[in-house]
Amino acid sequence: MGEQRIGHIDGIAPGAEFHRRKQVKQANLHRDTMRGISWIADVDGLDVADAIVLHGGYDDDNDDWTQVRYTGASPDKEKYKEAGIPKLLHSQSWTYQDNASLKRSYERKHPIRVIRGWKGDARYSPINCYRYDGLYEITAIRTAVSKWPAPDGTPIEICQIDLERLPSERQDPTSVEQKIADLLEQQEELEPLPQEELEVAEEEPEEEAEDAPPYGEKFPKTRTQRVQRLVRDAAVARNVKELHDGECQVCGLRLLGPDEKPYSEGAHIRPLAPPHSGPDVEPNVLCLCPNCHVRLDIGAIVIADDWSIVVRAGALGGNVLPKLKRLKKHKVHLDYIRHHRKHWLGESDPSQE
DNA sequence: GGGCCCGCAGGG
DNA sequence: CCCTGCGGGCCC
Repeated sequence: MGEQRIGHIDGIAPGAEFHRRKQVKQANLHRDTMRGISWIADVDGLDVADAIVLHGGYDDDNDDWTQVRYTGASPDKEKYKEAGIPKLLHSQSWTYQDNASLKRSYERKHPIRVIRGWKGDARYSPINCYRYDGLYEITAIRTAVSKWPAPDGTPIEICQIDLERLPSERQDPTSVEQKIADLLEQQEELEPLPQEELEVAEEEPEEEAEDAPPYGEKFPKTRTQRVQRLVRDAAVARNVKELHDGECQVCGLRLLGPDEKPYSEGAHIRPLAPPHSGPDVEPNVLCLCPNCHVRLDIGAIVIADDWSIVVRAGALGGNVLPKLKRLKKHKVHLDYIRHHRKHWLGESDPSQE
């Protein structure tokens, strides 16, 4: 189909979501529909890895968003499943094609596209789909001993790969301007966003750069960022808002516009901006009415570990539910709730007893 | 959420 | 052809 390449795929910004592996492949993000590791021939014909999928995988994996520890591949016949998670019968080898390609990407300092699937770490997984999370570089490779020995007790060596997310300024796709415009059009065709939402999406990154030049002066860069934010909001926040059908998870209000469509906002529990630097992922986003969005952002409400809503200030005349409304399909992660609570209550947290 | 069982879509 | 794999959707 399309052209396979190392690095960004033109027109696909980090945050873009795809329903199934087939669509990930069709977007040229990953060559395969089942393997974790994707590889292509480099200029000299030798294979290098260009993408990986984080989708549950092995027990030795670890995901901390910016830092990822990945386990190499093994032939099927050398593994078995226990509690749904693959366990190895034999040590892995750096000569196995998938692992060798990762090693070569490390040596050549090639970036790796990271795609997270719905079976991955609950803190970062999208809802029933796959998300392109941008470029990572391999910072280290090593042969490690797996936490899980073989059934007969012999230790198993694995190919371990450490990756680190490239800084955000290197995540901007240097794509053709026209393709960005096309993507923008596609997104708006799917569901036209209200003007307010566009403005909100643009305001957030500008908070840090107070004396930023006027919009027109840095047109290409700003334009790219704008598309990225659009794609992210279009995918992550929209998923959450749709699942809740616009109903506020804190007060239960379902605000309707004149068009009979519910209006709600995707609120980040752990803010995106530094120093918080929370991830823009579904488990970190709540569907809130504008009022409760502000209440969350200014710490007028915090949420306890049992999901009960603690009103701290300024709630006269405003009702809140006893507990945060949650859905089976939208799993909010406690890590973000705790981060928010700790930020507003400090170390001495009475609700954590 | 785990287990099962039937897969497709490469690539040798 | 045949083999393989960080699927997928169903069941409960």
